[in-house]
Amino acid sequence: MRASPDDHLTIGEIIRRTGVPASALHFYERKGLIFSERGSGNQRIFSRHMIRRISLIIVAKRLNIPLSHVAEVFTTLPTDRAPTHKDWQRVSRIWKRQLEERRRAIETLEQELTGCIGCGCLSLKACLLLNPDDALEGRGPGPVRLQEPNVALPDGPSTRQAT
Amino acid sequence: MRASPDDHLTIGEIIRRTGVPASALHFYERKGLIFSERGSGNQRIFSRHMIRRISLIIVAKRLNIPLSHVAEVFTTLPTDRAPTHKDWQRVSRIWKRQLEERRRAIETLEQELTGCIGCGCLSLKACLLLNPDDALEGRGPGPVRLQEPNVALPDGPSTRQAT
DNA sequence: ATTTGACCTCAACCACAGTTGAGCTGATGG
DNA sequence: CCATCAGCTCAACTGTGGTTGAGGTCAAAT
Repeated sequence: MRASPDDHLTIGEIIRRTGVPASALHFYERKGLIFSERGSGNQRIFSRHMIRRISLIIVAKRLNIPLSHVAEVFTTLPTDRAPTHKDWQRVSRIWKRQLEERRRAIETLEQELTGCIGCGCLSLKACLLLNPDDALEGRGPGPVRLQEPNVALPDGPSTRQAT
Repeated sequence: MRASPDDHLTIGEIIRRTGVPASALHFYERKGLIFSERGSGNQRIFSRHMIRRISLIIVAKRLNIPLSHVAEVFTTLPTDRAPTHKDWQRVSRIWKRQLEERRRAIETLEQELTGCIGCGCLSLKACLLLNPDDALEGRGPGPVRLQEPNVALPDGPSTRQAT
């Protein structure tokens, strides 16, 4: 185990401390989420405070926040030192709002679905579930074109990753 | 506009009635979610009740239900006629439960995040957000391997796992 | 001297849910 | 007679979040 000065960590040490595999760290670096200097043999040398960024990424993953958004908020973070407590509060409040939005979207869907269970019509003209934006006002009679809008609601964790 | 008997629809008619583009319909067919016979010129000919299946797919998309799961529940649906109201109720109740699960997962995250905003430690040893399964009981001191639900040794050889 | 361990790069691949385009057939209309 | 439309197939591509493997380098240990 090669010893590094306390604020210069090899990728191996980062892996041991964070549990994030090298492939993912490489990937994050390519995406600009983290960065490193290089040592004599071209090895990555990470600043100690990079661990904080990686922690943020881990949290974002748990919250199902896409890395593109993480990259966005990372542009508002200091690059030369660890994010402060204030930084963390700012970011986490943004993420909390996103969770709230997602929860509300799900609640809305739950209500619609509950209403539709009894009905069961799945009418292409009238069903709320099939016509999210109730955009069928003022379109003449006849079949209605569906799913135009670009409502993208990020979903919760459950349905994937059957490890 | 070629007229079809009332219960045999061309893909163009399906598109007009459902709004689902041909590429998606082809895709669903490849996945076994829908099926068709073929006409003289190899065109798809859909049964009228196939529209119901497509409606189900549209609903599942809104609910962020993966197609693989839709395929699963479709195996329990009749192939020779439209799903009955009872079928719809059964399926939609399953989906409702999935929404509930997702909502609860988000609520849990919201609570953890709220707790962590004030704290802001993001400690690799103690933070709830970083250690979802609070699996750090009974470990010795020192850095803790993260995001591995059941396999974790603080100082063992590096364990590799695919998520 | 050689073998191991740690690290590097780059390319290819996974699932998901399709889209896009090329190149084809077959029926219809002017 | 030819254009155009509706449809077909198949291959390649999109974006997200990485993983896997091949092949190379460097330093330490045997």
